[in-house]
Amino acid sequence: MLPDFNRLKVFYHIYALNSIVAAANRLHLSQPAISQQLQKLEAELKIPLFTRLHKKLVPTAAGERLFTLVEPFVDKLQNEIPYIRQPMDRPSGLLRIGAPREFGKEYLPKFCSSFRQQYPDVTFNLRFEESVPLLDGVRDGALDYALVDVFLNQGEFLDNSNIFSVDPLIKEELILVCSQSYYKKEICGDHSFRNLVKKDFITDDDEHNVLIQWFKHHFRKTAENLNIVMTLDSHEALISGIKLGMGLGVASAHLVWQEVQQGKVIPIAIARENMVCMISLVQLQDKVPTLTEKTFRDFMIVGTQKAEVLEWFQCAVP
Amino acid sequence: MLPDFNRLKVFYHIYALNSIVAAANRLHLSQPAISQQLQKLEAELKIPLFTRLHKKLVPTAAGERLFTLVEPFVDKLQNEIPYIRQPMDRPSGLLRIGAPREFGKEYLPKFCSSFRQQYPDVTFNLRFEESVPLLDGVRDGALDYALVDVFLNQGEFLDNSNIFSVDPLIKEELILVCSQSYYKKEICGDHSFRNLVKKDFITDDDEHNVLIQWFKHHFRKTAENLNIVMTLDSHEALISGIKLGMGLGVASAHLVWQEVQQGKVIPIAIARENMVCMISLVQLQDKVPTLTEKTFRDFMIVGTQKAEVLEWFQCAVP
DNA sequence: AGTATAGGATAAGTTATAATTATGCTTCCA
DNA sequence: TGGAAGCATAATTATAACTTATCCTATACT
Repeated sequence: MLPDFNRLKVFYHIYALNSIVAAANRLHLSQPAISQQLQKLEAELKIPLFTRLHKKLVPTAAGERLFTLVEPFVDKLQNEIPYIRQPMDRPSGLLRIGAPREFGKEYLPKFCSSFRQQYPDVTFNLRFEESVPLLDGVRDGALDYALVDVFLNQGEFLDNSNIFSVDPLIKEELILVCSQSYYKKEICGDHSFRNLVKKDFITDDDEHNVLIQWFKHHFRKTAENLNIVMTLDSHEALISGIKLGMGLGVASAHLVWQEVQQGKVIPIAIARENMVCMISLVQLQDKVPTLTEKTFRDFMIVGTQKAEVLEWFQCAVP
Repeated sequence: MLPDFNRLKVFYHIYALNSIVAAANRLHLSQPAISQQLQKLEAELKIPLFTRLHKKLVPTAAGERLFTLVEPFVDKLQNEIPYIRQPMDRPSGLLRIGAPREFGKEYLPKFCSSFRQQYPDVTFNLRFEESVPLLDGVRDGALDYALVDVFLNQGEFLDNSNIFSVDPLIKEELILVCSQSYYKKEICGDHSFRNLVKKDFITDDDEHNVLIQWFKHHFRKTAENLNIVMTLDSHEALISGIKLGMGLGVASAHLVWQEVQQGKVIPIAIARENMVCMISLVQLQDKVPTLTEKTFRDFMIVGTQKAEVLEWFQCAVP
């Protein structure tokens, strides 16, 4: 059973000054107050901490042992408390980042490695999942940041956006594609709304928001009751499913760029400009960011604007 | 300015359990009590320690920093407090011993060295002075033990004996001596009280208690107004003074044993048995002795009864 | 969509504790 | 011998800790 902690503070001063009167003066209290607190501490611990001589206190063995426990703590606290409000002067500690699998595997380690070259005291804990569990992680405080797709007309895809703060990083084009064989068999150049809504679709999004957004963007109509023939748990798997000819799906342009050029995957081109979303850095809005978090965020915002990084995401898709 | 220490304890439990309700349960208090104490701590420190989410607390940077300060202390205290009343299981630490110069130089280091072979964690701080300042040191708590001469009829020489506890160690004979030249000139075989009280005396005792005791012991009379021609500050110097023929003095028999045998120093032999005092180990009575102190005391009591040690102090003085 | 639950915050009131003033005791010093 | 100083103790006052009651709100469940 732990003793009263404030009495430990009183004990520290008595021991350090070897005087109840001196301790009382230092603590701006009366001598009897200090005398009584010491006695109560001794009663709690059931052992004398000092032998009382005339005008003199001699620590007992128990008193000495207690002081060895208390002194380091009080000294350290006195040194550190004045600085508790100050941010650390250099980024350090652990950052927990979540990202989608493909972004996580391909690009995020590069960013983290660069960041650590500047700030070697920072370590990372990375987690690659889809957006929804990542956002849950941020909301629950299990992640510091998540990288997720956010549509320009916010509020539709990112639920509960009022609890997150969002920093757009990278623009990403989303295109409707299918395999060459599926196109020849099912599309045949007919890119009309009426033809497309009757086809099979695959998605990596439980509520197939991306598909709905795509139709809204390109046709200004809501596509109801799309025939979702498959829901997958990752964008990677989605692209595989598309390539296998299982149906139409909305994919990130840069992720299928090679296959488009090889003609294995066919984009469904519409006159309007392609739909765009931003890969964004999401953080809990109400949480006061640490220096480390702030520095990482700034690093990512700057880092993703570099020409070589932008190249990764830019393709001349019609 | 240090915060309220009991609030640091509350903070520790909240942080460890990441819950105000759970901390309240653990501390057997109500939830509002804990909530309010945390708020008061944050007010003291002028910084939030947690970001409040619904049913969730996320530590701020300041909260994390404070926990790194508090956690080691609380953990250590919880581990150690149950044992605060237990003596240490092995003698260790510093012992501060005072002894008279000659005993200190010749014998005490031998004892300490032996003791340290058994208990290597014990260190010594030795101080060689006369009895009075040594007793002051014990009384003031500056010394743990003092080795001083104590007469068998206690209470006369050892002032304030009710505050000291005394362990007699070694019997020591005290004899009245003078130089051979002084004996031939002044004594001439006349060892009567009347002759002796008229002579010159030297002493290492400010109140010349030893001389008074010697006359009391041998003649059953109080020797008043002895002619003290010199007061010295050590027994060593006293013996030197005696050898120089400055007068009579009471000396420890074993310290002048060689000179007696050489005939340089002459003992004033009286029919009665020689006066005896005990070299005793003196400690503050009201102070609870540590294990180390107790062990040293037992060691000295046993060690001074050994045949080889007794030899140092035994001489066939008439 | 409505209800129940759970966790943190807040207010008001009660209880317990901390701190004060006054005094006593005792040793030491001038 | 009287005064000073330091620790202890008792009675009283002031303050803080803690409780009960209630509110707010997000989440989960039906």
